[in-house]
Amino acid sequence: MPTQVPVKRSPSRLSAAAPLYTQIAESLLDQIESGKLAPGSRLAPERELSQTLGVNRMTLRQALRVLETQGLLIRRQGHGTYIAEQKIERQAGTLISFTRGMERRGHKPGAKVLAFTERPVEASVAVHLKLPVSAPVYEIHRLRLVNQEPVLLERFTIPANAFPNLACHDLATRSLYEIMETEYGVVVSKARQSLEPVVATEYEAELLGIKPGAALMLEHRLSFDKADRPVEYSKDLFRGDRFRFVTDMASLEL
Amino acid sequence: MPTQVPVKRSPSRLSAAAPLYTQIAESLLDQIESGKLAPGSRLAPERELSQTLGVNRMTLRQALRVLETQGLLIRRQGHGTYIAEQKIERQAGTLISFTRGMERRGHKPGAKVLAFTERPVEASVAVHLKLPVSAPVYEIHRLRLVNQEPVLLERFTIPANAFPNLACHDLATRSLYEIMETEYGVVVSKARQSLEPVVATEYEAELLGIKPGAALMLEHRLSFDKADRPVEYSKDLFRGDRFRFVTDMASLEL
DNA sequence: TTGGTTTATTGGTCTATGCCAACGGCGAGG
DNA sequence: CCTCGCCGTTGGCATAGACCAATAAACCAA
Repeated sequence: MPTQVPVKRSPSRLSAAAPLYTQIAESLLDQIESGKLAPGSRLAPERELSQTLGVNRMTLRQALRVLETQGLLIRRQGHGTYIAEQKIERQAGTLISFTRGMERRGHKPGAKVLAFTERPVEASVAVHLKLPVSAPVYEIHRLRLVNQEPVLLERFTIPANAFPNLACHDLATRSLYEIMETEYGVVVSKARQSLEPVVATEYEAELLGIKPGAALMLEHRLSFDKADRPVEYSKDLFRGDRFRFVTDMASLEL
Repeated sequence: MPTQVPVKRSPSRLSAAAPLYTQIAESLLDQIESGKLAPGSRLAPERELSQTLGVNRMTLRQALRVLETQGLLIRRQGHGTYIAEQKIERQAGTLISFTRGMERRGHKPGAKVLAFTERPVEASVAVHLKLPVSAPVYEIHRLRLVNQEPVLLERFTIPANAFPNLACHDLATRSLYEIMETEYGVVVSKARQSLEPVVATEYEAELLGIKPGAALMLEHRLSFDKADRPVEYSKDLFRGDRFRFVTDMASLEL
């Protein structure tokens, strides 16, 4: 198997093609997800693979490291690099939009906008978003569906000034991150989130189609763009009977 | 600020000192935790720092990358590398023993062993631990305390053959991982875990000192040693009102 | 057959170097 | 005074090459 990667090298000065190692990682990811590289199978040795790809071994290694930290590859010294066995429920530690995550797993995501309001920001949230008191923000409540079934209640708070006329865009079908990126040029590149278990209130249970008192996962998330500006603060409620949050951990305990 | 690192280089063939980049990362971690490097302050530029440390810039960068993925450093191109602001509630994505994690935060961890039994493994767990059917395993139930208050119910399953006479060691005061490492030479280096919210049963509530129906976090964990052999399967129940699971994410979304 | 030793393979670490890309500040021009 | 563009600083990417360390298979000796 050739493991070809049609690499776009930027011949100096030209357009900013994605970094080589990213392209390689992406290509390998495709081959894994499409099944061309079967779970459990071994990759060619680094030296060999780097040569067939026409890149330096160090560059290849950077690509492999990305996939390794995602739990997709397993490397063993003196042994080889293998495609990880499990199907991988997408990592909790990986920033990926709900929309894209669901699509990857073959589900059809849907959304229903429950509320879209513009109002002054509350003090507690202003701190996180680094906004002056009472700065205008959008507050969006959205119910996410998978195969017609409600599974997630999203509650975003977004600085209104950074995203003028956000209401013009179709939040019922498009991913928020996708809108931010294509319409406003804002790429979410980092986030800090926390998870905690809670029980459903009457109201939440009604919306999510479960019983009051059922277990929910509350996810707080503060997202940043490339320049480390906070762009979104949200509190999402996941149905506990529909989601598991998976993490692979390597012991980097120092 | 000198940022000195007394590096142990292995002059070829000699003892296997830890990798340089690990030593550097560890040294920086110490300086951060001790406050010598204050949050928000800027690190020396990579080129300069690598020179004062007497290592190659690439080696230094590998050390910085480790700390960056732990959320301890923030690097910005054309700008500099900074010590992260927050105190960091220890990462959910980082493998660290409960005992050590609590100690770092200045709490006094305690434990009470509720059950220690040896019995044949159930089929569902055998799959994960890669054991033959009905192989003997230890099942340990342990209640973890912080400042005298019960906060966590641990339920381990461990292959009995790999850890003979485990009962001889003091599980009430020592960390399981610490016992595995010092008594059996087994170093847990990887784990795969999942989190999901559940509600407390009567029994669990009784043990944890909360009300039935309160929110709990159920953590499934499968741990591996360096050779990728599964060494522990456990189901831990955290009190939802005492824990938050924090994750920093960099967008490695491919 | 058994048990240790050697050897080839393969990932891990480290060095040395060069250029690219993002950012901030400064100075020239309006 | 403001704005635009140049330029230096700094992290990011990629190359080339060397040696270390863990692994397993082949090998040899008792």
